[in-house]
Amino acid sequence: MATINDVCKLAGVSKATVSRVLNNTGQVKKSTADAVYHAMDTLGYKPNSLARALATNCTNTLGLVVSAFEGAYFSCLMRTASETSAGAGKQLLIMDGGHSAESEELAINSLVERKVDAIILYTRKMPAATLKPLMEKLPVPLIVINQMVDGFEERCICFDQYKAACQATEFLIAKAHRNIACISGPEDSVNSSLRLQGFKDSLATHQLDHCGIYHGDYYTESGYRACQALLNSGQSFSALFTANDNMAMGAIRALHEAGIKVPEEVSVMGFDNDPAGPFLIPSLSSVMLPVEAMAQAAVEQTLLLLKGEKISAIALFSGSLIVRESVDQPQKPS
Amino acid sequence: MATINDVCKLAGVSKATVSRVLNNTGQVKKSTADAVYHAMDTLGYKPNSLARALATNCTNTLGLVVSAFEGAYFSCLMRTASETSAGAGKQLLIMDGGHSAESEELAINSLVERKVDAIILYTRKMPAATLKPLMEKLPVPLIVINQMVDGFEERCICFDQYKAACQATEFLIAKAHRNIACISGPEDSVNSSLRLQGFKDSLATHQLDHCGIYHGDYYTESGYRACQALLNSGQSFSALFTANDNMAMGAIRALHEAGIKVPEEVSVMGFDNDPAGPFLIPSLSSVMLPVEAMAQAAVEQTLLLLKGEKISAIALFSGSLIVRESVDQPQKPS
DNA sequence: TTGTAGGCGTTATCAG
DNA sequence: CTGATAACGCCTACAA
Repeated sequence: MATINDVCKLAGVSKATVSRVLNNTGQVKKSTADAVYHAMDTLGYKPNSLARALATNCTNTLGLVVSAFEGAYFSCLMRTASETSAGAGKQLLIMDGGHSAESEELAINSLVERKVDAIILYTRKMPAATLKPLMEKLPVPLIVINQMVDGFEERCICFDQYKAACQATEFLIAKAHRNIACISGPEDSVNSSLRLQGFKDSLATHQLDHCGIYHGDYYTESGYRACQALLNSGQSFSALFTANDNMAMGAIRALHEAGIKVPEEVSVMGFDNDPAGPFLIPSLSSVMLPVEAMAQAAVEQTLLLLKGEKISAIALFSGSLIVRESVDQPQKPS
Repeated sequence: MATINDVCKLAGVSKATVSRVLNNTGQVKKSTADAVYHAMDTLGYKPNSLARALATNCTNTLGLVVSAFEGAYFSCLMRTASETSAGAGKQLLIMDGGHSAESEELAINSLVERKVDAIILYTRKMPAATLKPLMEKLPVPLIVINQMVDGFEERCICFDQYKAACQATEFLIAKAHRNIACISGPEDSVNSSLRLQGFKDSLATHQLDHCGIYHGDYYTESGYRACQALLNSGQSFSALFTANDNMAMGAIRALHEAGIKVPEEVSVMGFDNDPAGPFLIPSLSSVMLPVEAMAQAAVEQTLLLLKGEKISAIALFSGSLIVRESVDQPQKPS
């Protein structure tokens, strides 16, 4: 690999000059600049990013911590973040944050050691209390998706999970459902708790009680099992609210195997608006989260921060109800 | 951030010594080593990976190029590769190879500039002829998933797409289907061509002709549209072979909307064994690809290569048929 | 067993 | 406009 020194010699100038034309910094006579350019491409010279990073203390790399590589939700997050940062000349280093607050922190530290310029954390498990000191002490800026931290509002990108869950539940109630069960996410997940709370509060508003709450882990299989448990409990219900589309799919399968028709006998409401939703049979009603917009906002906010521009807090993102076949009115009023 | 110099001073030794205890290289008296360790953690010292990489010419980073962030297939690939390399102390830098040979090469070059130690390319579009010179000229080893390159067999991880497609088709034929249509992948995709060829050859072996071949892009929507086109063509068929599970889902939805029952009137065979398969209604028959094993093999082979150990070619991976509800015998023999 | 000094490839600060 | 020269933080002969 040709280095800057090789270019120097061939062009008959000093390293400083080569560096100048390389970075368009300072004045260089056109003729010498041309000589340098010429030397560069006869040698096929590419600047060594490591050396450059060492000298400038900037790697042009952003770190992203996700909770999983699985699922349309994170795929979209990763793709958008990757594209957005690539568009700004930054690489994206993606790490799995695993299933606990500890592993999320581990991923962050690993990114810090890799000298990324900033870290975007999609957190599922870190409470604001843990996050705050981290944001204060970390040698690089930390931008958080999915959790609001006092005093760092402009570094937090959040979705109004609670309101969205309310919307979905209200919709079921508006459809005249009175017996609604729920398959929620992990009990220690931030999102999941908010969605569950929205569900509960909406029911309470209408003086309704739930017909059972079961917890899954966001994977399809867990929705399937949870629904089986629900069915075995003997509780009767005409609608089911699930904390994501995958679990909804599992639940629908369990209902199908139990000979229960969706939506005729039981309506099912998903969450996340998985791209598979419209193609399922029945197609799945869900809540659309603007994942793309959020990912993009996160990266752009990060870039601004890095540029030293002053940034302001971003408004809570909100979802919208996507009505499809899986939700209908109950056949017989209960 | 504390540097090696700070550690020197606090421990009262030279940089060389600190470096030695840091890397367990050379002999160091226990007492001084202890002093160094002590200094290191009172300072919270972390070696600067950039400086180290610059000095050693080794970044402990592997590059992975995938064709998309979407879908269970690539999620699994990314996760497994990430975990396997992390287990060996290497970071994984993931890049999107996009939808053309050119963009795949772009991704590779970007990784080269990032000074990764080796690159694993999952290729969809690069023919062996393009790959070979690349493998010869690249300054870092290139390991390829999904394409065999003469003379570099030990750097290629392949799945027997052709045989798997044959198996799937044979299965449909064995189930007494005689009128089989196909929704294939992109025409310029390596995988896709092999799958399609397997399909055609299997039919030919049984003196059958296909009932239409349509091309999708591996996304659900395209399967849906392709199936609609197929239906509009007026061709009658009792079975449908699709090049992946997503498109199978789309096709099933299209059939459903046309009032055609799966599998009673039309059987559908998928490919990839997407984790959603067992939960669909009807559950989806498919071909399981050992993605995890392949990803692991790719990373391990890469690590061996990096260690300078001699490696030998890896046998073709093969799939296995997963029989579920979506395939049955045709109701009325045609 | 330990220290010195040079090098990895850039950038950046001075003079000139 | 251009050229020395000192960082950046670490590794590694070579000496001692």
